[in-house]
Amino acid sequence: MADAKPRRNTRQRDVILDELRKVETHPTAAELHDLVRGRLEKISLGTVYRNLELLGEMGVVRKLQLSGAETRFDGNVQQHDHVRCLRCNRVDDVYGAPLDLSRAKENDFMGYRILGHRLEFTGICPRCLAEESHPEPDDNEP
Amino acid sequence: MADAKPRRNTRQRDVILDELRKVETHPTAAELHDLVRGRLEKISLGTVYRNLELLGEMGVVRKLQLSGAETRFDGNVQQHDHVRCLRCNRVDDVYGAPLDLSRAKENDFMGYRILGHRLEFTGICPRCLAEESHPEPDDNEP
DNA sequence: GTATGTGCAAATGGTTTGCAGTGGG
DNA sequence: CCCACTGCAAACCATTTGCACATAC
Repeated sequence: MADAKPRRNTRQRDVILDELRKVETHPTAAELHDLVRGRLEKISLGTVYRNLELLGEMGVVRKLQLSGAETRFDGNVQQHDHVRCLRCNRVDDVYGAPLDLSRAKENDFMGYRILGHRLEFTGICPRCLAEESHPEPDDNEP
Repeated sequence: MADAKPRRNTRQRDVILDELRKVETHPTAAELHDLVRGRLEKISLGTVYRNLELLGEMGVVRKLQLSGAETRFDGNVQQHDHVRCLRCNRVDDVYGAPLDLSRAKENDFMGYRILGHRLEFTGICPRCLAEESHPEPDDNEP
């Protein structure tokens, strides 16, 4: 349909994408800004947001919008889902979730034409489970 | 585990829950505030937020946090998922989505203990599909 | 040369919170 | 009575945007 807009290659855009691809932590824009500043000291947070938006449109980056206030970004655009730890908020990848989409794409739900989905599991990550089993003295959990 | 905190029955809380249960539109806090003001003119938006939070903790209301900026609220706490229309942003319920959770709950993903999930489909709703097929002259869609 | 991209700072918009007063139990 | 709850307004915080300058092409 709509043609892609003209785009210039900027150092900022390159570095943002490169740093995002280096990590597996699904960083927020602010976290990624910190990472990128290691290489481009003067880059602004606004630029990080603008480029993440562009890279998203270009299909090179995925905007996550999981639960929690801030949007997270994923440099891995392969089809996969996520698990979030309810204790420490870490987000990991999940491949091969037991979701049968064939039915969804063929038979529309509620008359909708289904185009995509977002699936997020929630639970407790292995390291938090381990901590739980040998309770440490005087921890600060309200 | 943790005991439920002492809670008072207030008119505001009653009306908020009642109005939320009356609609099937998954309203935002602001939308619900408008609805509730029909009955309690002076109620503040802050009170709506505080009560939705409380009702959520009480398990009587579900906070949705689907894609999009604002949190939506659902008075239906039965297990079900959602579809969002990418055109008009309306949100409908989906029952019996093809997600096999038995496996997820037994075998942990990535060592996680899975406790829940959030599933949102995206697509085009029937009424937007209909509009698409007979394109109206000079509509305002950027 | 020109329009896209950038840095900066101010604006936005959803949500939260501090405070003094209200009212449920 | 006491303390949870309320209205109000200010504070918060992630994200967006206006502007003047820089730079990719």
